[in-house]
Amino acid sequence: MKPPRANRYRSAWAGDLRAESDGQEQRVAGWVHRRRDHGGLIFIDLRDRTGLLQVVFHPESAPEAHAAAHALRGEDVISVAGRVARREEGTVNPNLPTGEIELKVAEFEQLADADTTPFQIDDEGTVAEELRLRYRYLDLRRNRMREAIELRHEVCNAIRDHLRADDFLEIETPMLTRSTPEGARDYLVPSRVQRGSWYALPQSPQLFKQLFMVGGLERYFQIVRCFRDEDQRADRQPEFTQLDIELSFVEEEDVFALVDELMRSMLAVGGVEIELPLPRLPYDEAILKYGTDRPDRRPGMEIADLSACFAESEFNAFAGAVKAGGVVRGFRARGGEWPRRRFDELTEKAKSLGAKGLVWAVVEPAEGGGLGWRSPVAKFLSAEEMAQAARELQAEEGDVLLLVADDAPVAAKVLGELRLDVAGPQEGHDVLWVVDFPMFEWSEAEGRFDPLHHPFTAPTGDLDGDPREWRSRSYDVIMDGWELGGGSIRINTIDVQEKVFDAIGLPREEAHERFGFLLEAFRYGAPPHGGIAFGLDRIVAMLAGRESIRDVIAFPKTSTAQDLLTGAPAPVDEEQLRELGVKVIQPPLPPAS
RNA sequence: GCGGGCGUAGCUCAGUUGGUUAGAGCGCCGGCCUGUCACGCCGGAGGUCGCGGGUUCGAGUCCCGUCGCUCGCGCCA
Repeated sequence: MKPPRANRYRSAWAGDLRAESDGQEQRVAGWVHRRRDHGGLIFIDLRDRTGLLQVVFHPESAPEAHAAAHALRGEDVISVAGRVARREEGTVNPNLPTGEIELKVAEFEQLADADTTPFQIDDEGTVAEELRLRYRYLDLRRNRMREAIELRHEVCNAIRDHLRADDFLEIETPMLTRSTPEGARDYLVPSRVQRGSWYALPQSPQLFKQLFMVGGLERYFQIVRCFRDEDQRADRQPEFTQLDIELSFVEEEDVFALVDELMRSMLAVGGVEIELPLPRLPYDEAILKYGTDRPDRRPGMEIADLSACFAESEFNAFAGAVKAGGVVRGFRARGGEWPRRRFDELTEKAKSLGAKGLVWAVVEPAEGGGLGWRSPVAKFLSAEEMAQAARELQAEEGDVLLLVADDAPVAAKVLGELRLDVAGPQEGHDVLWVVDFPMFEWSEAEGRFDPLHHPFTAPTGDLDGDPREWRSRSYDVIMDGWELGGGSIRINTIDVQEKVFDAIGLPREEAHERFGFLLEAFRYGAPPHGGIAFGLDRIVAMLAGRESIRDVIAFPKTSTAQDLLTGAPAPVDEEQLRELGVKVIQPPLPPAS
């Protein structure tokens, strides 16, 4: 780091001092990381943001400082001045960047006293996340958290540098807004002056960025907080950060070209190099081969459709599924030790995911030559069926086959999950586009067609024909099985927008009530436009190698959306509620023990 | 809303078939120690076994409920 402005507290960063400073008088400040009190000599590892520096208290040369240093304890805040000196031979610490030198203390000042911390400030072992969140300011002192926060900062810098060089404007959008139709539950804020009316915190700046395009700003981006009131996951928080981008007069290829380069810039911050252009995988192929629209291609083991092999089979679980309009699909895993218990576990998992069952087989030489199966269902299958399936899956002797017969969506989901389970942890990275999404998907729960992306996504296909045949001009960026970003070319005319509202069954009146301002804007000349939004937390977590985005957010919430540090959410004064005209009907539960 | 895992000292954990006074390492406190660097040595304090109920002669251990954290399903178009 650049040297600090010298003041009464410090003249140098502790962790940045090196052998070149030998002989200099310097002052450093920070926390007592560790103390080694020899009765005579006292060694303190002093920690600031830049790292550790050993400071030495000699009883003879600085008796007052030495006496005071006896009382120092971990995490006390101190400032010390003295001469930087090369360490004598044999006392160099090769594990520390500052290990060739030390500071011989002449002056000492204790700036603050610290209680014993609830957990130790080091990188040894694990600490319960509950404690880390309750005392996040202590967690932030640890290298692991500081590194994540620094990386996040660097990723944001790379984004701003890249997009600024590409003539994008960073523009802010409102936080108190009208509910935008992201489909998730909104966080609501009651209005005091418009009693009975509510703001919503934005789920994304979607409509505002489209209005920027109507407003002629052409190229916009924003690193922006978004809010969704849904249940949490390792990669989902109630408030999270998006990198939001929108451009005018563009088609898909323009967005791909921009984002390919941007991805390269962002990932380079984490030392990940990618080849461009990023590969593009059609949605249908992703679902077939990987069972998901956010595939991780690293393990290989692609899923293949075997319906044709088994359509006429004697084995009813297979043939019946095909006759009922379903499919038989499967994939091949490399052989190795597969205890019976493993197959039972996978079968359990398949069932819990909605499959009727799981067929497994170990490929082995057949009696009459070729490949056969060792499998509980082998007796129901012909040699030809087994051999053909093995060929389709490109199986070799000793390989394991896992097959599911079911409706296509169930088979895809189950096999997609099993594939990842069997694959285990992977090396390297896989970044790609998934493209050519259908416009709608059948919702079993709702009993209707739901848009796969938001309703401002431009459709393609015969817009006067069956909406189920429409495709959408949308695209997702996937990395290692995580959805990092998604976007689309948008609708920019009223007639198309209304056709889409019709198709999703949104009544015209309601559409105008909620989005009339957008449709109105379209009346005044909306350019063709499109864009994308990235989950910044996910990108940083990926680059930092963290399992959860909580580890790259300074003050995250728990899986029940609580902030353990501040205690939010919390009840408010009756007076505040009265002013807002809000009444709490359901009282809070009794306090937890 | 549903399912899995975890909950014992400040922290990380062990705790046998239900059986004596619940242990270890680290940390903390006190003492000693002039080249350590995860300093060392000696001594010490520290427990609502998450909470509530039940079974039992006896519960950290078994049962029921509940709370918290977490992973996943639903949800997040």
